[in-house]
Amino acid sequence: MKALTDSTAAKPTAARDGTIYQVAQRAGVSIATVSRALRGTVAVAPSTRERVLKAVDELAYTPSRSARSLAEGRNAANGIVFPDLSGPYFAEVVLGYEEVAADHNRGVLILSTHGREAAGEMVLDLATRVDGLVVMGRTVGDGVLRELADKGLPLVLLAREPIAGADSLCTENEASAYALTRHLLDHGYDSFEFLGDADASPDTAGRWRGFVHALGDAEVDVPAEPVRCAFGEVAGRAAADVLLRDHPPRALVCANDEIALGATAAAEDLGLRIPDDLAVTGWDDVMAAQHSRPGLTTVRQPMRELGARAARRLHERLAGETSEPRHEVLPTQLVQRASCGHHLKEDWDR
Amino acid sequence: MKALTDSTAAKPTAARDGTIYQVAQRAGVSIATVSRALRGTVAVAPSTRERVLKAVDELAYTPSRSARSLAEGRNAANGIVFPDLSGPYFAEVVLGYEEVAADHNRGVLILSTHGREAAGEMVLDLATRVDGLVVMGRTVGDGVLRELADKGLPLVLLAREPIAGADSLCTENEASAYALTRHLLDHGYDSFEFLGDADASPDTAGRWRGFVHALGDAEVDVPAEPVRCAFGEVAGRAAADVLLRDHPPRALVCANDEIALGATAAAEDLGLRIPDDLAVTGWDDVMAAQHSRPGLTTVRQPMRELGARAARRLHERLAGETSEPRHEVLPTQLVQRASCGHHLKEDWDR
DNA sequence: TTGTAGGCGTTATCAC
DNA sequence: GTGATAACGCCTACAA
Repeated sequence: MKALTDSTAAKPTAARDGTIYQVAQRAGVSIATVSRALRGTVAVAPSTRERVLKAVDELAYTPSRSARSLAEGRNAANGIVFPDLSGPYFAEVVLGYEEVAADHNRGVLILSTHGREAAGEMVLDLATRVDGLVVMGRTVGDGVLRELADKGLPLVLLAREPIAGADSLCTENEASAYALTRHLLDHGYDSFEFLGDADASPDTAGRWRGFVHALGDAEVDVPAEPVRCAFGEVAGRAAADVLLRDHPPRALVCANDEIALGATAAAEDLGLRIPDDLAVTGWDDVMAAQHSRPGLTTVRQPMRELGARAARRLHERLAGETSEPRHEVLPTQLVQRASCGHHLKEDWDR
Repeated sequence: MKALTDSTAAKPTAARDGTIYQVAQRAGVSIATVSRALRGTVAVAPSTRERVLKAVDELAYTPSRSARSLAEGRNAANGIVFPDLSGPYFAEVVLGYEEVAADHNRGVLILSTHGREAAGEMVLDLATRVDGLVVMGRTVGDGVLRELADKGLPLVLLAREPIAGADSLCTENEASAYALTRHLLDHGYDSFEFLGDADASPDTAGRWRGFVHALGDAEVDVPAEPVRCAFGEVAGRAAADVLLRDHPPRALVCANDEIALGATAAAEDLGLRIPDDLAVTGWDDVMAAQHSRPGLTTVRQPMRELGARAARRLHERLAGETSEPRHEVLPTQLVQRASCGHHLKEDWDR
């Protein structure tokens, strides 16, 4: 019978689960109409739209993301790459980023490299799933970034040296280090050390430069090198322990709060009082900086805003903005507490 | 001329940028061979593979993710939904999750709901981009979760009540609260309050239950209600301020460390000494808990492991495991510091 | 081992 | 306003 033949072989495009074809069939329209009714891109007769929406509802239809991406040629998603999420620093950045991206209806893919060998390939893979990418710090080599930039992928670099063809954002490092060191000088200290690895992080490198610069301007002895130290409390404590036994300075500028807190512990172990015997400072203003005794003098950075701004910049690029790459530096704030020396109103921050 | 006609119209499938067709043409093979050579799914003659890889390299070809997803019917990505990332809690969970997922070559999409109205729809949207989903706490209504579970999307619930058809993971709440409260009782305290909103978080609800249970067992007066208080230092401080002015207990059990730290500040404002006048405890063992003075007694949870385990469970499901949903409870650890009262070796944790 | 061809589920361009 | 139908780029039987 003809009908049988038809129903068996006629529909070459009949699809399986909840596809646009099923909706079309149920609503008695073509798939084109379903598509139009759903995205409201072109006028559809109200009665038709009604039927379509009803069918959509009854079938609990959800368009296929990959099919749509393929047809549209875009992923409707952004990515963000960071080394780690353990400190509060990156979490805040990611959060600010996610919030803005989500407001623009874009998915957010994260990739934490934590020093993996394959970081480069992972980033390359990530790049295939997104329309734009934010890359933090020294997570991947410049080669990978250049490759992506050359492919035309919108790129925003965070807290790292700019590369050609990509926007970049960072916070004041050299300036904040200068101000912080200047503050310590004003306290009257005359012997300094810097704890952190300037080779491992562009941020740290900038802080070291500002530190050196300030001491130089004040004609105070400048250490030849920063005391190498990974980020983290344990590393800070260990490095400080060696340093403080050997030739303790009067003031210790640490590349971030965790190092500083570790150094504080090491100092206490050695019976040194802070700030009387040793001044200690950090960066980031983590929660513990406020709660430790004495309170840790540090530099607050607008981390959330950093992430949010990166998302906005990316969105502009994705929206077609084609201006020259911009390189923005966000202001920071010196947070004075007691660890850098006695102030008139001690520990005023709390 | 025939050749002309051919070159003009013959290739109906010629594509534009860096597609598999270009690679095939350059290597002098069919697209099927390119596909096979690239994914190593079927044997390809070494010489052929060579040519293909050369072409791939020269063209800097990268397969289209959406095309692949469409053809394969999967996204090669997982999602994770959490309320916020501001505390260290969620960051750790996400980190643990990402690490394992990345090891399995899967992308990770994040979604932070921070109480947005549209959370449900956002999660539904996220669900279209992933093959499996982890959902934390009370970020979306059960309706949405049920809908996803019914669609067959592998789901792992974290720190929340289970629903039918989904795996779930959480840490000991009731048990840790019981142990913590028991510890306070052993210190000799006899008047207690609980700070936190049991309605807002399943974790908090469990902690409240354990708290009540322990007091009941000890035949000590049980507060009728927890003192409502949002998560966060500011909220904790404000709530504690009211409570402590009104009718201060001897021991204050807070639903997390941030609340506890806020309460500590409020106590100090009122001239109360900790632990002499008031004992305070929290949950999470954030960095500041260790650095505050006195050190904060708290409960440490394996947050990273929670995320990692969720990723593994999801991976098992995606790999086809079809056993009954499992509900796992991860052990916690009581961290005694000085805020709960004087111990023999004070502040031994540091 | 390799090529042919038919999906995968949308979007968008044409005609009608 | 609506319906065919050609992309979109890849995967994978099925043949050869």
